[in-house]
Amino acid sequence: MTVDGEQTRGRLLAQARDLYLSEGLSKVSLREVARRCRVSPAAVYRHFDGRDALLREVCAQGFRIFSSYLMRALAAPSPRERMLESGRHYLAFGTENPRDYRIMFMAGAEELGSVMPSGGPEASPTFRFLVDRVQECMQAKVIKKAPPGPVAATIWAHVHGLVSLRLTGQLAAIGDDRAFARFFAHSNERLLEGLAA
Amino acid sequence: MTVDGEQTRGRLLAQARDLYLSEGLSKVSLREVARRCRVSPAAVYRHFDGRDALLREVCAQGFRIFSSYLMRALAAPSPRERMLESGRHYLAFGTENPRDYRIMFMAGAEELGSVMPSGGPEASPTFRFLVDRVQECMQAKVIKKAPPGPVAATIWAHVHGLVSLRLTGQLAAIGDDRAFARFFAHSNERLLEGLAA
DNA sequence: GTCTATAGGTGGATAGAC
DNA sequence: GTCTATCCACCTATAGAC
Repeated sequence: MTVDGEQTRGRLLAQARDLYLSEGLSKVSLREVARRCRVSPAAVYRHFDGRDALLREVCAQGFRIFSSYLMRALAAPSPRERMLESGRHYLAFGTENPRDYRIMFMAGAEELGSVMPSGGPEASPTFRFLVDRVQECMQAKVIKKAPPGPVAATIWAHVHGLVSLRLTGQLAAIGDDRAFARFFAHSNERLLEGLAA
Repeated sequence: MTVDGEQTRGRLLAQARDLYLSEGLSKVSLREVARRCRVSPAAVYRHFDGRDALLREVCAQGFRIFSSYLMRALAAPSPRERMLESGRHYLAFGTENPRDYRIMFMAGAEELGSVMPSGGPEASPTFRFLVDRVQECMQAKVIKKAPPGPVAATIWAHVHGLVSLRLTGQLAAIGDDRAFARFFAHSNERLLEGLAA
């Protein structure tokens, strides 16, 4: 691989990602990406195995970004704060990267075709991360002791429900993003207190 | 319109709905629907204004079905039971009509293009229905008095989160549909009790 | 590594005969 | 109301020259 080759590959990836972010995954075609990079459609095959391979790399970036959001929550000083911070950053990821959020958490097997890197059952890193936060909170007696899996599922469903209904526009009545973030935080704290009793 | 014309229209609609249920909205093409009805692609235009108009009618059925599920909950005798029954039927709709659920609650503006019948902000019948249940529960002192809108949003987010994560396969670890329904009911009751305190 | 040329597929929509 | 014939757009992918 020459230096030029790597650069073209990077440009293809960047343009594909741009196109995906602005128009959606279905609009990302080899031809359009090639057009934007001013190369022929055939040239793309020198760098990727085909359209699906290109899309896989485009989506993989989303997973890395998500991971970086969640990790920030670990800086908080207490289990309870780490849990609430996780929610805050989860929401931030969703509102700042709606396209990625959709692909990762709102898309089904069919739309994804061959894009998803996911493994078998309970390979979900999100769920495992959350189970850790729940166990931490139980040890610190922030929430009542119980099987951590179902409790984590309840918490995840709550935050995912808020984020996804927001992204589809169905909670527009709550107001702008700032107002929604306040409501989101309040709703989370209320749920956490409910789990303590 | 002759009787034969109506019959063909009905067959087109039925085949389009079948195709949609088995393969997804994106696979519903005029040509394929025509093929299945053994008419020419051009014939479809005698009955519908084009592909989008056909899809709109296909999706409209989903909304009617959803409405029928929710209405069943009103037969329950108390506000608390009506609320919990609403959740049960909401889950039932989602698991029994996953395609429709996706279109109605998990799809964004782009995928839908021109399919959605939705109006402006807070035209959501689901939300209004739920606000009614919440107000009822507050009057009966089943949950603490508070602005009903945000409380309804919290409850909706919770049930939608559970249903949608289930549909995307991300809560597969909980078990089969029966096990999930039990967990769902338990999670709802816990949330409701949290809102009482 | 990039190109041109091409094969072969999907689809929506329309004109005009019957 | 239905047909055939057509036009146009879009796409993935490959072969072979340079």
